[in-house]
Amino acid sequence: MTRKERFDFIIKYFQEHNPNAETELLYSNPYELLVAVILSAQCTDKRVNMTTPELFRRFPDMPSLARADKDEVLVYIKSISYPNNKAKHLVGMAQKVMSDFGGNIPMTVAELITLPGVGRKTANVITSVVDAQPNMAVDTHVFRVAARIGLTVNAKTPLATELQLLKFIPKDLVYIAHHWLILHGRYVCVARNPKCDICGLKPACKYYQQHLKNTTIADNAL
DNA sequence: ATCCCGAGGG
DNA sequence: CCCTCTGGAT
Repeated sequence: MTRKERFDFIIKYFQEHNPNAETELLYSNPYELLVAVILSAQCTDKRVNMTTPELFRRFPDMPSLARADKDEVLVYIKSISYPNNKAKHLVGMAQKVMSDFGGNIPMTVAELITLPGVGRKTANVITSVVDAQPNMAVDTHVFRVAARIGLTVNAKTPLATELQLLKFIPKDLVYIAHHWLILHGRYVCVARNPKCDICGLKPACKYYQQHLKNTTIADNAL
């Protein structure tokens, strides 16, 4: 099966089984989304969602976050990965949005990545979700799942994965395909012991074809 | 011990 | 390219 055939199968499967895939991060406006995505680096969305409601109550918009003391921000995000870095990044990000962009979140990848704490992955998420730009954010799930299924070949970096995926995902499906791969990686194609037994992508999966097709359930359980 | 919607710095 | 940051869940 070629990559194109794999993706056609996968699109059809997800369109039937998860036609409304979207982020699980809690947010109600672009400001909150940007903060939540910055916080989500190397941390589960579930954990981020435990802290953001109170954080957003205390710092409800970009100006209030720009004025914040990073040590106070730290108190709210203490249970998240890399809290010191992220507290510094959040305040620095807000200050730069205020000073360099008039308080408006810039909506190009090139501008977004100039903000503290915002790299290519976060910039792709924001431009895709907020502005419907056909940008593919590659996180740990997208990277792993794409490689495992066979949507990418020899992609050693997130950027390589991004470019390979964009070659055959139709522009109008980039947004939802990103979320399909994330959610599949989170709940089925997990990093350790992927749940191939409940996975509907088996017919199109390179990993399954190569590693599990000819082994028994009992073998897999060992 | 490994993983979670990475980013910054050397 | 490498390293560091750094808490909670499995």
